[in-house]
Amino acid sequence: MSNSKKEKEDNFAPALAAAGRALIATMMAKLASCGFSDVTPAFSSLMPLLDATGARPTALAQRAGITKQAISQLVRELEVRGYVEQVPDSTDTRAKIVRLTKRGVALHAASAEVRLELQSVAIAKLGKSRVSRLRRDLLELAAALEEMRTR
Amino acid sequence: MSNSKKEKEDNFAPALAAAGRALIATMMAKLASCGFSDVTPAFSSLMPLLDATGARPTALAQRAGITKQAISQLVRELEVRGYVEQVPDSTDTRAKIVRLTKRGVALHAASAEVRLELQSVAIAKLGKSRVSRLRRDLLELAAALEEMRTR
DNA sequence: CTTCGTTCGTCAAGGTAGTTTACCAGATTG
DNA sequence: CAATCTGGTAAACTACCTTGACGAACGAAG
Repeated sequence: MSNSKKEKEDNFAPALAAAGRALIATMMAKLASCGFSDVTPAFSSLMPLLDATGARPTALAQRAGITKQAISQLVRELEVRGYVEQVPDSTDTRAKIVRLTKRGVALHAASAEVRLELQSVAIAKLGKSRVSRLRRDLLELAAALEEMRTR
Repeated sequence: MSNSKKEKEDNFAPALAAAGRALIATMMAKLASCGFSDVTPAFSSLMPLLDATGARPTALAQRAGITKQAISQLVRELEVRGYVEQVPDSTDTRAKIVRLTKRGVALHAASAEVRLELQSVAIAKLGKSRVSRLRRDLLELAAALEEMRTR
C-alpha cells in the first residue's frame, strides 16, 4: 500500500527540523558577514532579551527558559567579547545588572535587521499571508504538542 | 509607531524555535512512556534512517547531515543500550553494517507510532490541509534560507 | 537587634551533541 | 606493486546546558 509511504511524506517533523537548522545557520552567516563573527547560536536567543537599560541575570534566565547558571556563563561569554557589561544594582547589593555596551547595541541592531531580512526573504518566497499563517500554525502546533506532553 | 511592534509579532523565527523545542520534548516524553527512557534526542534523528537490513555508518552520516565521527559515537551509544548491532560487511572488509536488533526494531516501531501520533494531534488541531501546507511551507522556507545563506 | 528563611549570583562538575585533526587499514586503480 | 581513495576510529576540543553546593545579602518575624 502507499499508506506507509504517504504517512512519512506528510510528516511535518523533518520539515520543522530542516527549517530550524536553516534558520540558525543563515542567521549566523548573516551576522558574520556584518562583522559579528564571534557570536554563537545561543547569543541570538539572548540578544532579543537585552537592551541598554539592563536586566538582572535571573530575570533573563526566566524569560529565556534556562537556569540562572546557564545565563551566568552566557553573559560571561558576551562580556569577554565586549557585547555586555555588568554593573552592580544600586537597589540590591547582591544583584547585578546586565547591560548592552555600545558594541552590544550594534549587534542588537544587526540582529534585528537580519531578522527582518529573513522575514523579507520568507515573504518574497511564500507571500505575506502564507508567512503569517505559517507563524500562527507553528504556535498552535507548539501549544498542542506541549499540551500533549504535559498531559 | 506600531511598526516595530508589528515586525516583532509577525516574525516567524520564535514560533519556529518554539515548535521545534515542543516537538523534541514531546517525542522524548512519549517514547519514555512507551518504556524507552534511555533514548536521547539525537537518537530520534537517527532512528528513521535505520532498519533491520542495515546500513553503513558513512551512509547514515550523509543522510543525517552530520560527520561520520558523530555517527560513530551515536551508534556506539545505541549499541551499548542494545538497540543496534554492528556486523562486518561481507563485500568490504573495512566496512561495518549497522543493523537494528530486536529491541531496536521495537524502538523503531514505537518511534514511528509516536510520529504518527504527533501527526494526528497536529491534524486534530489544525486540520489535514493546514498541516500539509505547513510542511510544504516549512520546506520552501528552509530552501529559501539555505539559498540565502550560501549565496 | 538578632535570627531565619529566601533570593542573587557563582563555582565546580558533568552530560549531551557535535566538531576538527590525525590516523590506520582495506580497497581500487594506474 | 605503489599510490591513492575510502571506511572507520581515537582524541581533543567547542558549545550549551544541567545539577548540586555554596556564600552573601535581603526582608520579615521575634
